[in-house]
Amino acid sequence: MILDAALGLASHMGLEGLSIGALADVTQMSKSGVFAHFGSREELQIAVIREYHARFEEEVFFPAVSEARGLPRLRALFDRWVRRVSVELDSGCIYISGAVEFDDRPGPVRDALASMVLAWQSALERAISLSVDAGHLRPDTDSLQILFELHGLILALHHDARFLRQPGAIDRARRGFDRILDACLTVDPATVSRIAAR
Amino acid sequence: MILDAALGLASHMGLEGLSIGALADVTQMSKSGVFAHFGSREELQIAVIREYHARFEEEVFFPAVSEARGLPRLRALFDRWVRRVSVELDSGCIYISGAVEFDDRPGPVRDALASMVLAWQSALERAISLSVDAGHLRPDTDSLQILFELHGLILALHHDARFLRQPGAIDRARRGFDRILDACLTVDPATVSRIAAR
DNA sequence: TTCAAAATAGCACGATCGTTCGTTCCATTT
DNA sequence: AAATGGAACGAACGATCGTGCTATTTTGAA
Repeated sequence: MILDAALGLASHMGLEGLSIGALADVTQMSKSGVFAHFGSREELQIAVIREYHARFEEEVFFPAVSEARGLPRLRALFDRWVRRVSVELDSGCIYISGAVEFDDRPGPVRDALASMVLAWQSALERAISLSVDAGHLRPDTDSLQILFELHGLILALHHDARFLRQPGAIDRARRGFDRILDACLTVDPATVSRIAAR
Repeated sequence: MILDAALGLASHMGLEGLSIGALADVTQMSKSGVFAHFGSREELQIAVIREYHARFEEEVFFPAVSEARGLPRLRALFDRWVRRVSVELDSGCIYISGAVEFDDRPGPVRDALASMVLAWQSALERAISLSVDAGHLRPDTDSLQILFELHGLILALHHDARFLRQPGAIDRARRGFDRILDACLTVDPATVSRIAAR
């Protein structure tokens, strides 16, 4: 229950804005009662990151890996990623806000955050590579470049939708996804029909 | 001199992390001496944003508008933008960090930040539209979509280079730029030769 | 040289921060 | 019935925060 409230607070104020006093207010507990569960503010922040990671896996990663290998799975991953970032329009993505807050603040919090982000990125990169292996994308596809550009779309979506409050950012992200992958699609008709035949 | 120090501080700790006490330490002044120049912390933050905007214009916008209208100017804008974000590898882009910090914190600071960002985005959109008018890009080019994707490249660059400390992010951003615009280039040979003839 | 204005310093305030300590309460186990 | 353990509490700590006030110093023009 405390972690749930902490996640909500951190989503709005950022990991740095998350204070034990405010958390105590929200949970109707005493500061020391909250504090005892974590031992330090840093540990609280790390616990929040871990909890966010668990939920992110639950909502984005796990449901998508049940899709067929290759483009379907990649599309599902991106689609759920988009939804996660845009559903959080009033709750904020901790991966994104945390990256900005801790980009030149070394320490355990930054390390925890970075390891989670890297895990997610490598999972995505694997999905892209699998799309190449499956013949959906051209063999000379630079999967790390695709990853970089897809990530950019999500960051731009987060920026425009959340900070600038511009409607239509979701569509722009989706269209960006299509444009990026269209350029890498296998043009070999045999391959296309082989995929379609499945 | 105070503003210069404030900019340096805000680049590292963010606009929220910028405190008058720390600013007094850096400038070797008393807290009240610093404080008197701005009247409030909010005004200090806004002054920092304005100063950052002025320098951004000076280093990115003004030099680029002396380039020829169309693709050359657009490329110059993006190139200087990339350099600004990556040169700031140990100083942070206030537009980006501020957007995350104030994305759900209404007030004058957010308004000031948003107006500067919007001004820059519309300047960039104008450069894209001019590339269409000049015949460098296809007439059906969605300039706002291009703007969205270029912005994403910058954000991904900032994330990977600054937070993840990954080398090569600059190249990825540049290659993304080429890929995005290549898809919009006019393929009409007459147009191409007309451009080349200038 | 004088004098008003601006800049800076000193000091104190209420608030909030993370953290520590001792205590109380309650459930579980001995 | 006694002992143990965990959870929460209230109070207090030193520090820092932004922000007022009031001197004092510095500056620039008359």
